[in-house]
Amino acid sequence: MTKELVIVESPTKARTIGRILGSGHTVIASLGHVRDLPKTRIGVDIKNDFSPEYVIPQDKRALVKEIKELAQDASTVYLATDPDREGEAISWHLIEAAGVDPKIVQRVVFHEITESAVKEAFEHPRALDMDLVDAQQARRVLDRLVGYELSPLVSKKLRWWGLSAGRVQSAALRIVVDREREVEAFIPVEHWSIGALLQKEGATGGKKANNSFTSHLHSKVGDKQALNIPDEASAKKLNDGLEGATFAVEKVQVRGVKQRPSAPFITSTLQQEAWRKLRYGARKTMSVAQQLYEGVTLGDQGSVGLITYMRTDSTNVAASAVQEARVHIKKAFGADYVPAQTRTYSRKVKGAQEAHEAIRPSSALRTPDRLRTFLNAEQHRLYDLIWKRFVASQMADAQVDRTTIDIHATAKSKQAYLFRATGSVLKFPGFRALYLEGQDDSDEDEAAKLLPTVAAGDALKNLGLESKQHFTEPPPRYSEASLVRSLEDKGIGRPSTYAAIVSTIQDRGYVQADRGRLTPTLLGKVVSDMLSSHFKQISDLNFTAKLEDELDEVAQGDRSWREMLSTFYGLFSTSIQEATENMPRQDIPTGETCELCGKPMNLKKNRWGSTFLSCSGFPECRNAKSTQVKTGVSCPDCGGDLMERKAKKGKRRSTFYGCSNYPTCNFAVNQKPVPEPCPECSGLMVQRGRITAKCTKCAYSEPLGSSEQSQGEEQEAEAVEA
DNA sequence: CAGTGAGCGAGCTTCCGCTTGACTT
Repeated sequence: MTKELVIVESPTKARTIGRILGSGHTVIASLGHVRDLPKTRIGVDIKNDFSPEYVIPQDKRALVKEIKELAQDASTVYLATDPDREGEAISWHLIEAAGVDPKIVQRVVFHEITESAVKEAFEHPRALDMDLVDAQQARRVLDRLVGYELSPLVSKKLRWWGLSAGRVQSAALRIVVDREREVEAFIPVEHWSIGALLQKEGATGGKKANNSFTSHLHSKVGDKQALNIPDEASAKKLNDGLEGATFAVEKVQVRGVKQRPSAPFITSTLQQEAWRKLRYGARKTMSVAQQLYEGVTLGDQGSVGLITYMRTDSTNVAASAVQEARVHIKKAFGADYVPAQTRTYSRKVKGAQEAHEAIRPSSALRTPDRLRTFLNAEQHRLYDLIWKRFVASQMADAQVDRTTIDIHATAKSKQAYLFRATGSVLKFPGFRALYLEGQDDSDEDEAAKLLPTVAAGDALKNLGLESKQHFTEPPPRYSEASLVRSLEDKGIGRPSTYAAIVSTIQDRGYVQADRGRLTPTLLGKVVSDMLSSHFKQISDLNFTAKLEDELDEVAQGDRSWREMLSTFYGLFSTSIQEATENMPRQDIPTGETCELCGKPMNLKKNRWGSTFLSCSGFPECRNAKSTQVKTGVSCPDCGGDLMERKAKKGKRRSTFYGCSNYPTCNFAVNQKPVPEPCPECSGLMVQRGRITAKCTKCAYSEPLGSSEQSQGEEQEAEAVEA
């Protein structure tokens, strides 16, 4: 009997679909695209109406052959690739590459892999949507033209081989460079605050008692504007004037506030939260999530996929999963924690294609606790995060009472001041009993504090005034995760590429991560500026959003993809030509001067791929120095500077720290040295792991200095365990 | 696991987006 052939993209999906459809169907995975433009040449015949040249990559030949053979024996070939632009194109490439008879082809689409959704989809197949395929071809060809024409130009002008540029990576780079410029231009502004520790008159207990509370000077009574205290002198003047002032409660305002849970994870929010709570980079998060998706052997049940697909931009969730969550919530927390209505989340991400569900546990009933023995530590932590986020997303609102106490302080001079205290009380935890989203920026959260009960007219006792100095802070540098969020906001990149984008700009040497904070390198700044000044069209951060609108027109059948490309390329090729002729060749200045001839030193790359400083007077002056990064720590043997260095040998060129006086002194250590010497033997201390420092001479070790850690702006909100 | 590095100076990568294993030093 002839079988029906079903083609999906992922092997895990193939397994599940196979189970749902039963025998009579052969389900096979395409493993993504099976055809693409050739890697080694541009592969687009520009003069011939942008005709693409498609090839089947070596590692896909066998698969295509297998599909071809299966299709020859099949009565029907169902193309069940993902329901988006790329999925439609994968299907089309498949039948083209495998030479499948179009008469037996059917296209089916489903947005969730549940029995009902899949069966429903197979009852309503349709034909391939060539308009959608054409939109993908336009996207693919445009990216190829931009990437393969821009990259060599940048490389040539900077005399630096192997540089790259592209619609997406160059936008990501620009975002990082723009932020750095903001940080560089930022001038901190000083301001002061004055706090008063207060207590109800007649109450017992001193400063430490929990019936005391802190309030802050807000304004002069009668003034609408908050008081600005620019410097120490004015703070002291106010402080002195308030000595001996009388305090009384003017007004107490209590406002009931509802808090709603966050939407279940999509790729970008999972990457953000895994960074905030687990300090996993984008790559690591995706690879652990992939393991959970592909399945883990659970004792008796064999291999089970624990989460839904992890590359998604949709917060939609299958109705059956919501019901399961509600069952679990009722059992674990009680009926109060189950909202009357199921929650739906419809936050649309710009350019979202919504081909999959949100990232959720495949069953809410598989609690993290029950899986503990089957998962390794990383898998368990990430599963725990995904599970809690999803279950919480179906729980009741939290209810919080926000209290504001306005206090009048009357100074001896008779001047009246307004002090204000804020606090909040959790009346009903709701979803907060299980999960609370982490935060990027730590604005001092006064609102979390508990306030004692006071009423208007109550006289207050002043337990002490305190003035404090503050400075405004520059915007924080991006982490991989916050960069991904920014890209997503602008519709740049896709869930499957976020992790790769943040890797690419680092691999190219455009951006460096310092304790997770992305900082552009000299090279990165020069490349980015070069693109901004000569390729306005491409370097506009709205370019992708505009492109998506045009691709939509193609997908709707309102515009031809070749005409769209031709319009784009007209402008683009003019810029390329203009830049090729007029853009000057450029060096990468380092700001350092040659000590031999006084000319500026430039950054260059040698044939090993590592960078060095070269005198701009070359070849007259052959001075060259290595780009060493000082650690700021002295060599324990000779007092020279310890420098960060990279080993030449081996593929993963490991980092170590060696003396600047090499080869005279060949002191070296692998761990990063810390400035403070050992308190026991005054030997050199190095970092061991992330939080401890140990001595290289004796056995002494201690927690890493607090000065190291105070830089991380990202604080975690504490998740309350159920 | 331990040792790791000092002299480099224009050639053939490079794009984005969809998916997993395939490799050994």
